[in-house]
Amino acid sequence: MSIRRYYGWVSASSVRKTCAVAVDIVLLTVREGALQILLIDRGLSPQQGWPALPGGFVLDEDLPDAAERELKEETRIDPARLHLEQLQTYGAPSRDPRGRVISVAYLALAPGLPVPQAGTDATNARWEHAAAVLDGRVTLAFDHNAIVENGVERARSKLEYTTLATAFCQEEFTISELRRVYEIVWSTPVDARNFYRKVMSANFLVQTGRHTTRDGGRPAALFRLNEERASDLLYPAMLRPRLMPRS
Amino acid sequence: MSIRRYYGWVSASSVRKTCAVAVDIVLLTVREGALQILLIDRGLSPQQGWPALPGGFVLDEDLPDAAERELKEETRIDPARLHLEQLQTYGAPSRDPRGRVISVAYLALAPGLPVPQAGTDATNARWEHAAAVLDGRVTLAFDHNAIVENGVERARSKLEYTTLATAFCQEEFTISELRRVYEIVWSTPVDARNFYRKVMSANFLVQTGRHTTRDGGRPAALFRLNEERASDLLYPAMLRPRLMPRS
DNA sequence: CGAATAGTGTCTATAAGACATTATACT
DNA sequence: AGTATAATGTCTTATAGACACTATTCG
Repeated sequence: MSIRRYYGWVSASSVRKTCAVAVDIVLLTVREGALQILLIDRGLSPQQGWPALPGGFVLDEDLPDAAERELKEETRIDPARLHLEQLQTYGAPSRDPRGRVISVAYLALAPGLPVPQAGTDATNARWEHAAAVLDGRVTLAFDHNAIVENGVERARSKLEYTTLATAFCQEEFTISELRRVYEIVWSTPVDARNFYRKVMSANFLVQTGRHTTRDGGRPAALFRLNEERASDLLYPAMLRPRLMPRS
Repeated sequence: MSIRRYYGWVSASSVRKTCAVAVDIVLLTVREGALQILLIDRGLSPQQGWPALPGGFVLDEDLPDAAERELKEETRIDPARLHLEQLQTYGAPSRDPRGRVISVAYLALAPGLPVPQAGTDATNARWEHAAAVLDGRVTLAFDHNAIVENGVERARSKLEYTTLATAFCQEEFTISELRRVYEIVWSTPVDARNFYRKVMSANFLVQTGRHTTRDGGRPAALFRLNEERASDLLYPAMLRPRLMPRS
């Protein structure tokens, strides 16, 4: 019990604790009208055969680089149009049966993606409905269910006050498509007319001039994210409907 | 380059990377009418003599426990009335000159505290104005300036939509004292009368029945946090004044 | 034409923000 | 009385939310 001085391990390396450090990625996308999450099936013990989050150990690289590398290795997903942000770090001593593993969780958002190809390591990657993980119909390895809960809640709340919903859309999108992202991620209906007015007044989209009829009906104007405002907070925020505003 | 399978290191431990894992704590308090942060002076190389965040290496314990233990060891601060939440994890390979150190940063908030006693390791701990760290008048060791920036911004934004401001107050406090917390943390004036109305309608305080005249003038009612709502989101939120609402 | 979706307008309730006024202590 | 702070009230403007209506395509 002599590890007193901060960073004092040059002369006290006997008590310095060392851990394996991993990244785990909650990759969310909106596909087939639902919020879906990328899962892999664990090929090795422990928890062999269980579904889990993609991820792996950190090499001699920065943490976000490790997350991108693992995604690419396991699913061949192109990290170019990928929003990536750090979620939380999980380090309970008992979270991995083999010993101390610190896991830095990342949240990744992507526009609708196809079924992932097997990665270079032939891991079986697939899309699963996020709802199935959240309500326990699908049980993941380790503490990954809790990580998913955290990630989905982060995505839900960031739709309120950032431009993050556009990360689920293609480069160009209609207001309706953006609204459907909100509805699907929040799993609550959103009034199309009020949404239109609010998203316009929040002023973070720019019109491309093009139109599309891919959703049927009257041609819809196509928009893209105003990159200059991409990191701004939305004002006013797009608050999700709150049940029982005040008790 | 054969670390392919996730958690596959039982049979491939030769490529498994291991890191030192530390916690660093951004402990904020409101003292003497200012937002202040707890700093220590590094006693050992590297960066000997530089101010830094309190913290240290993680032992065989969970991460929040490590943060509490380090705070207690270095400053004898009682973690009882302490809000502690995880901030972010910093893991750039070059952030520590001696090698790979992953640091899990924590944000701690406490009501006004006295000058810290030297801890068991005789580290010189002291309060510094957070503003001096933010604007670069005080340069910290490693990447600690960036961590402080992150921590202060987290505190500022959480005052908006959570009950966190009460973590800076004593058990019982007046509306004016709570308002002064908002003003100091946001460093912006807040209209006393509108604040009063909003905090009442947000409905997260309970009146204790007692009154105080410690601030002079008419006796003020004392309140405490309604514990049942402590983890709720504030509705409506206490938004800080935004300059230039919309460009 | 009807069906479908895009986009605009209108009304009401609530909340934000500016600011006046009254209340109750202390010296 | 005078001063200081607490607490309440009033008015204006902005935003949220409900919902009617018009516009433009397709088949």
